[in-house]
Amino acid sequence: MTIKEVCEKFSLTQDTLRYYERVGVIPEVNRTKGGIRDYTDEDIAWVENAVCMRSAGVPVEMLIEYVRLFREGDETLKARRDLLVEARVEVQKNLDKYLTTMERLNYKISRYEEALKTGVLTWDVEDK
Amino acid sequence: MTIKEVCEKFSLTQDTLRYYERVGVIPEVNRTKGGIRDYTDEDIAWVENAVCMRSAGVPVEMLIEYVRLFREGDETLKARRDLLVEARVEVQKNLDKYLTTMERLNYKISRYEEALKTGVLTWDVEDK
DNA sequence: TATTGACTTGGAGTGAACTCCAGGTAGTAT
DNA sequence: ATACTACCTGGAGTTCACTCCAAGTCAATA
Repeated sequence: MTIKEVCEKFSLTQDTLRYYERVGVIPEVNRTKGGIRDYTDEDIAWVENAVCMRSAGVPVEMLIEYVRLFREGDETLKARRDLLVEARVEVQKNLDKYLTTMERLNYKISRYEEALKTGVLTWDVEDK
Repeated sequence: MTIKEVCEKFSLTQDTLRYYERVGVIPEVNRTKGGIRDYTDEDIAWVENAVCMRSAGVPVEMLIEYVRLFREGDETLKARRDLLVEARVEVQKNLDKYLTTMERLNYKISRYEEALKTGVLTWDVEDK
């Protein structure tokens, strides 16, 4: 699979894909004899993983560390598990914040809907 | 309330609070005769709102726009509602991504726990 | 009143994560 | 063989959201 196809598949730019490889967010991608990237299923699995993790705010640095450990083999199993658990803690924290914010937004919006119907906007002090 | 107290209350730095005010993420804060910030309950409500929204990734630019509209008065009710709805769409999108990532992390971690017990790590192609 | 420590401003600097660019090569169609 | 397009690299530039700094002011204490 060419870089063009992969970046379309995941809605990334080619620059981002090359950047991920360059810094080690994904391992080095398979190439043709000419040196052109030819993504294997495994390469694509790494990209998919990176995209998923990044979309939840897992830092690039953490993904690099995971790939680094992965390449060291089985003796890093525990270290990788610990890294994933650490990532999960962070993602869960953010998830909680997003839920809180959704509640606030829902409340605010309901107040605005009310105001747009009645012409009266009633606020508690804390609703800005 | 002094800037020190407010930034402790919300775990922000003084620089961040001043920055928020400067760029308009919150309206101008009440001051003493000497020019020192003295946050009223209303100022604090704005800070709380900003912190909540920012923690869910709502862009600074959007908060600035909201404050700008707010100060224009009742004729911007609809515009503010629309802005909040727009923010909610984005937050919900991210929320979904975070949930997806949590599932992936849970799955990966369970695989690692398994591997650490049995000594065997079994991957599908897509689990990296 | 002098010192001390917290506060003020405008503006420059930083870190993370891309994003863009110039100059060059690969591969395909004519 | 030539043109043309897609891809390559190293490195510089950009954006966002802070974060830091220098030089000055305020306010409480000795």
